[in-house]
Amino acid sequence: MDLQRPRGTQDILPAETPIWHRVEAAAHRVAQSYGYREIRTPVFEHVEVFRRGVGDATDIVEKEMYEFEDRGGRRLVLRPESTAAVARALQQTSLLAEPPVRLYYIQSHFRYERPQSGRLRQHTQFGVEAWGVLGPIADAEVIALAESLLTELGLKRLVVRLNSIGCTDCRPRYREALVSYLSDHREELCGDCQRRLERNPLRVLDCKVPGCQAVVAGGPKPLDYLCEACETHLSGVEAALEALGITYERDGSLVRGLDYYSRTVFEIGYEKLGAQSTVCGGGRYDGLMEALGGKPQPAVGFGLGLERLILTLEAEGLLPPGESPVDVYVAYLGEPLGPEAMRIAHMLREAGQRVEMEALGRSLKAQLRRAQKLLAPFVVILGPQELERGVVVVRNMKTSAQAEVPIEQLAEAFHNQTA
RNA sequence: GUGAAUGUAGCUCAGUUGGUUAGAGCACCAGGCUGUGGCCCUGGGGGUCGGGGGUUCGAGUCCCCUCAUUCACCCCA
Repeated sequence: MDLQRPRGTQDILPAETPIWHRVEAAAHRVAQSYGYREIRTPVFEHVEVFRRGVGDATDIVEKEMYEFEDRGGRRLVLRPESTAAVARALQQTSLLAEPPVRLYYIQSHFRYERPQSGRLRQHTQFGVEAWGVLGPIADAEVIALAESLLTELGLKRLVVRLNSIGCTDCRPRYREALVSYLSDHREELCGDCQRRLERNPLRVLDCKVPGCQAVVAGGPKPLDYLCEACETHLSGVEAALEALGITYERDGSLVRGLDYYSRTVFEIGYEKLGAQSTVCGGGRYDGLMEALGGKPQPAVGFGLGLERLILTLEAEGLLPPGESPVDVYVAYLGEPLGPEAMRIAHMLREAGQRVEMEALGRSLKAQLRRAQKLLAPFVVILGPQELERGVVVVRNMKTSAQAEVPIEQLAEAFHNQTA
C-alpha cells in the first residue's frame, strides 16, 4: 500500500457517520437551547493569532502547529484551536458591539502530536464561548451547557473538576511563592518537574510522580493566594452549580496549559478512556482579547472533543444500532428489464422512499442476499412474467410474505405501508 | 520529542530450529435450487507476507533502516 492517510488522521466510514450526525445534532440543539449561535472561522489563520492568543511558550505554539508559507509569503497555520480565532473574528467585526455574545462552533483542529487513543492530529471540537460576560453565572452556564449535552447523549458518571487559577493580580503572587518553595526542594522533584519549574511552574501541581506530590503537599496552596475578587467569583460559580444540582469536585491541582486562562478552569472527564480521559476542558479567559491587541472583554467557554466523546459513548454502549440505509430494494431479472426497474425505483424515490436498485445484474438469489445484508425491509421484484401483466412482486423481508401489486399503485402502497 | 509492543487475504489470525506451489475462519462470487435471502454442501476469485536494503544455496521467519498502527510519557480535546 503506497498511499496511506496522513498520520493521526482518520477516515470516518459510512458505518460511523450516523453517530457523528447524532452527536453534532445534539450539540447544535443544546447550544441553541441556551441561546448560543454558530460561528465558523477559517481553517487557517495568520500565525500571530495563536502566538499572541495561545502564548509563545505553550507546547501548542512551540512545537505543535502546522505552519506554512503561502505563495504570497504569508505565515499561516492550520488552526490548532478556535478560541483565539474566534477572538480575532470578533475584533474584526461588529458582533461585540452589543454584548453579551454567545457563540458555539464545531470545527476541526490540527496539532502535530504523537497520536494515541483519543489523540489525533486532526480532531473535532464542539466549543462554546460567552463573550462580554464578567459574572460567575456565565461560568456556570457554560458548564451546565456541557452537562446538558452529555446528559442528552445518555452519559452519566462523568466527573466535573473545578478550580480557580487566579487573575493577573493574584496569580503572580502565588507563582512567586510556589517557585521559591519548589526551588528549595528542587532536588526532590522529577526531571520533568525540574524543567516545569523553569517554564510553567503551575504544572508541577498535577505531576503524578509520588515524590513531586509529596513536595507539592507541603507547599503553598493556590486557593490561599486568591485575591478577594477571585475568591468571590469562585464561590459564585459554585453556588450557581449547586443551584443547578450539578455535582463537581474541587481540584486544587487543576491547571491549564494555555496562557489565556484566568480564574475559573474546569474539566469534565471519563476515567475509563485511559490516558486521554478529559472529554471537555474550559475556563475563563478575560485577558485574551487584550493579548490580541483589542479592547478588553471578559469571556468564558470550553472545548469538547468529539472523537473522545464518541469513544466514551462507545465505552458506555451508547452507540445507536445499525439501521438500514434503504426502505426498498428493487430487484429485476435480466438486462432488458433494467430501464423499467429504473423507472419503478425513480417513482418510489419521488414518493419519498429510500431505494437501492440492483446494479450488477446478478441472480435473484444474490440480489435478495444483498437486500438482506442492507436490512432492507422490502424488496420489489420485477421479472418478465410480472412486466407482462403490469405488476411487481413485493416481498416483506421480515415475514417472507409476498404480494403482487400493480406498478402504478406501488408508490401509494408503500406510502400506506410506512404511514 | 521520549519509551515499549505490533504489521501475513477486505476482517480476525495460524505459519515449527530459516527449506520447495503461504494457510484457516469470516466476508465476497458462482453452483447445488435454469425466478426467491437466512441453514447446509461444493467450487472460485483474491497476498509486492507494510516498504527498502543486507546475511544465506535458500528469508514470512535472522540483522539494519524506514513507514504505519497501538499503548504510555510530555501535553492536550
